[in-house]
Amino acid sequence: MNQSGKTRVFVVDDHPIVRQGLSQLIDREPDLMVCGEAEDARTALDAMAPAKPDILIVDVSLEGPDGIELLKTIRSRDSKMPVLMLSMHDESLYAERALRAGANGYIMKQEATDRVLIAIRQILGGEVYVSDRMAQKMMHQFIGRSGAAKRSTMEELTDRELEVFRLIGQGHGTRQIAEELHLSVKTVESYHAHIKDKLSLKNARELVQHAVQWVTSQGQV
Amino acid sequence: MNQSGKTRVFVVDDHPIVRQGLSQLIDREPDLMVCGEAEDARTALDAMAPAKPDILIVDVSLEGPDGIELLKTIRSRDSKMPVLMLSMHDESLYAERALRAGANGYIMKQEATDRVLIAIRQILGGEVYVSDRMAQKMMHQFIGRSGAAKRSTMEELTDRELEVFRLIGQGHGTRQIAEELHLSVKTVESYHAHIKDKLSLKNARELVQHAVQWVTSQGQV
DNA sequence: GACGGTATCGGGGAATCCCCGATACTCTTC
DNA sequence: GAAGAGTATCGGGGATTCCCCGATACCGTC
Repeated sequence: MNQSGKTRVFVVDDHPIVRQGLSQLIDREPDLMVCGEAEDARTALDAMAPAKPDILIVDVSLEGPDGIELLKTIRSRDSKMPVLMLSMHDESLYAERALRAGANGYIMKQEATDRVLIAIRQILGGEVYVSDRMAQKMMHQFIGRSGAAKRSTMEELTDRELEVFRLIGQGHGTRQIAEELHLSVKTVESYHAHIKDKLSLKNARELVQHAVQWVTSQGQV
Repeated sequence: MNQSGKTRVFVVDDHPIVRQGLSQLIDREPDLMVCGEAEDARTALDAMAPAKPDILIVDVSLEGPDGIELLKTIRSRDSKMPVLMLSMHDESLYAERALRAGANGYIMKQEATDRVLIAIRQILGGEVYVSDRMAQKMMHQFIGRSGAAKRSTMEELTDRELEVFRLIGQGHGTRQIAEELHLSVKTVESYHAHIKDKLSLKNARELVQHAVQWVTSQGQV
């Protein structure tokens, strides 16, 4: 821990109100404190080191590079930093990706505030946190079809592909996405093609159509 | 106001963490206090009356009936209750609907927390609150057509343009549309450009995005 | 019969789409 | 531990679309 004896929590979320809520919640605890905040991936990477956090709370859907991407970058630098992923959707789609990318826990904003504290403590204790419902869901998937089985098309998408898919659904252009993710236009085009292929769409319009519908259904616009 | 002299705020949001953030933010102000919370429309309608709020903050995307529905119900009972709509969407799509349904303001979760306080005070002062960017956008489409019958942007579209718009929203490509309507590709491109212009969209992706959202909202897919 | 709105089409350069790749790196797997 | 599968990244190049400039023709109104 540190001098003050408190566990230091660093929060990454693009909604100031949510950061406010988490800060208040955490600082109210005698053994926890917020040591810093960030609203996007880049800011987080800069501000994290000096803040010396013991645990991170990261929202999955950030502007630009998303939470999963941030998590991967963090993992490449510090393989042991505990990370709790926060999300507004319950899609096991994201939970699975987050855990696969090395998250120590996944929790939804719909959950009661005390669950966040439970998750933090559970992760600090070396365990992995997921909601009961999520755990149940993932078990089912695991046991349901051990070997080869049909993943729900959407799940066939790579993390990177899903990220691009989301940005397309938000109406961003190819060049714009390339800049936001610091990639070559060619690379974005490549993901574009892969997505179109995996979702069996016959042209770019259909791709945008499905992306918009998915993003809207996720309430991410 | 009331005995305590504080303005009473009632919060409706399905994310406990967001409610926590708003509560903390509001209770910190000397002249404001949270008089109650709810996580969905039904709970809100039950808990509201006894809480005697001076203003409501309502999230647009709730479980079950959404914030707009709730707002309409509230308006049918109390036409003067000040309501600030809160959303994670920045699309004027929702802002317009909210204001049309009788909201006194619309603010996004991406905005700084102090903007929420500004919005509350502005609404209590009898004004309408929208973000500068949003206001700018709405001004554009309002001033474009003189005050009297401010056609809902959508209505500015020509029959032919609307037809193309619908097909775009259904994921059809330019060439495909040209064939379906027995037109030259150039003509379809022309409508495409006119639509983009009339709806103040900055690229083709945004056009498709709006077309898909419109078509979906019309249940025409 | 001048004017504004609509419908239709074109030229031409920039951007994209969409097919072919390639390289590198990380896993699993045998 | 070598081979293979999967992922991430980028390029070439032609077809298509995007997006800015037009143009012509029709049809109303005033």
